[in-house]
Amino acid sequence: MNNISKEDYLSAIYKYRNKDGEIKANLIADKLQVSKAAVSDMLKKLSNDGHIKYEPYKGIKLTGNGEEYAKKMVRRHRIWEVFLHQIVGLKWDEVHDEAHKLEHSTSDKLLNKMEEMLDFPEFDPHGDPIPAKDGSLPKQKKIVPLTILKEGQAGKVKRVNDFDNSFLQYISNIGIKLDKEIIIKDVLDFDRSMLVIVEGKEINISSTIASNIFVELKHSLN
Amino acid sequence: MNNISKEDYLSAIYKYRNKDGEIKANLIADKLQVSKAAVSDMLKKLSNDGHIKYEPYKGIKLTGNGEEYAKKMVRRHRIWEVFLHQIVGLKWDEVHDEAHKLEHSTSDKLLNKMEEMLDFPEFDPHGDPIPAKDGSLPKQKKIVPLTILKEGQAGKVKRVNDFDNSFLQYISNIGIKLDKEIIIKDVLDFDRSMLVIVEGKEINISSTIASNIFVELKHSLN
DNA sequence: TTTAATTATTAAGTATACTTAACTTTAAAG
DNA sequence: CTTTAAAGTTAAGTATACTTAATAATTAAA
Repeated sequence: MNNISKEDYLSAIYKYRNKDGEIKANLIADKLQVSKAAVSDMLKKLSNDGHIKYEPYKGIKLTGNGEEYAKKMVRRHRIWEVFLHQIVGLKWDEVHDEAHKLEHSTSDKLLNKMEEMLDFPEFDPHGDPIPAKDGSLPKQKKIVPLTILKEGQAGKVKRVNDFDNSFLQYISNIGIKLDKEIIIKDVLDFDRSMLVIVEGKEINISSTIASNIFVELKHSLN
Repeated sequence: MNNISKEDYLSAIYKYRNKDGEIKANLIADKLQVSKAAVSDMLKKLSNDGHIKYEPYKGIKLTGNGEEYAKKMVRRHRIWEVFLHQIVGLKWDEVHDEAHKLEHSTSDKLLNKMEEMLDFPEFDPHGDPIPAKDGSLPKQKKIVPLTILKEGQAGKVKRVNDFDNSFLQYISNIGIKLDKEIIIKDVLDFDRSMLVIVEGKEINISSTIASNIFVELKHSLN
């Protein structure tokens, strides 16, 4: 039996649900690029399978079972990303799409072997946490979007959003990668764009760019 | 669009057709473990797509186009096998099933990167030739099934059939692997089983086992 | 609080890839 | 050369996962 679609829906719910663990059907349709009707259909099936708690027109939430399954898929995805980045040498803007295709066709045995090879990585190449075999997540320091920072503050890049490859390409071109330090030199009033220092170079980044970069805050420099 | 089934049919036709390039529908059904009706259905589709030349009740042959497509799939499969064997460290009886799942979800970019990493391998872990990017096949010395050999003759293992994992496990347990020398000490008349020497040890192998091992013939020892 | 906009569901239909059962064609055996 | 077995096809039906169009429920705005 082919579970690709179900797995994609569960992953999307896990990834895009809000802090209360809920998600709107609309958002799923948008993220998976399918019609709302398709989402409605699938939600019924996932509900019958016991993967989600769902009543028409009401909220959508993962059950314990669904949470477990979704985490397993996220784990597959992110271990593949690390593998493709570190072992095969793909760039961080290339790994998401490849991993997405491979994750549905990976046995537990192969996955565990890859994980061992990589020495049990805790984060993927974009800084997203990798659930362990037992479902546990690594401890993570508090991170904030770069937009929060004020003039004079500095942060260390700990995570970047991975849904747009051109964004990833762009920021790596200007020298931003995980664990790089970013110093805020100025925040322009009129469009909230930021003048930042990365690797000693001054660069202006839009607030949209900044909002997709997450840093661990350092103590203020002034 | 999902081409997994079509790709499997084309690979099977490529792999199991006879020397004239023809194959029976029955054999496809058997190898893919589907009904003959399913095969009939699919043959019509593959014919419409221009991948095979096919008239009901007549022979089945790949077209130039189908040959190219099938070779591409075989290439994917075998490069994955080498990768899983050499890089990930899976045993030769484990790689076929994993590769089969992954081959449908592999971009050209990823495949070429893996191939480069492996330094353009010419044969998979079972000794099957890997089509190059341009479709060309490596030069191969003449190989014969072990059953052909007579008492006193010796051969170097160059290929083994990969359709049964327990067979692969068995022969590697008794020390047979690619490039190993096998010396025929005796062929028993009553069941055609063979007494052979591998790594200095004497072992009796059935003629069925022997028929799935292919060797490059060495000059007779007597 | 009624209306309008948003969000979600149902209904009807499509495509793919299977199944079993019945039937047809071809090849092989007497 | 006819009968029978093997091989292949057709027909009818199933499951999955989509689509568009119409409809219903919910939420937000006037």
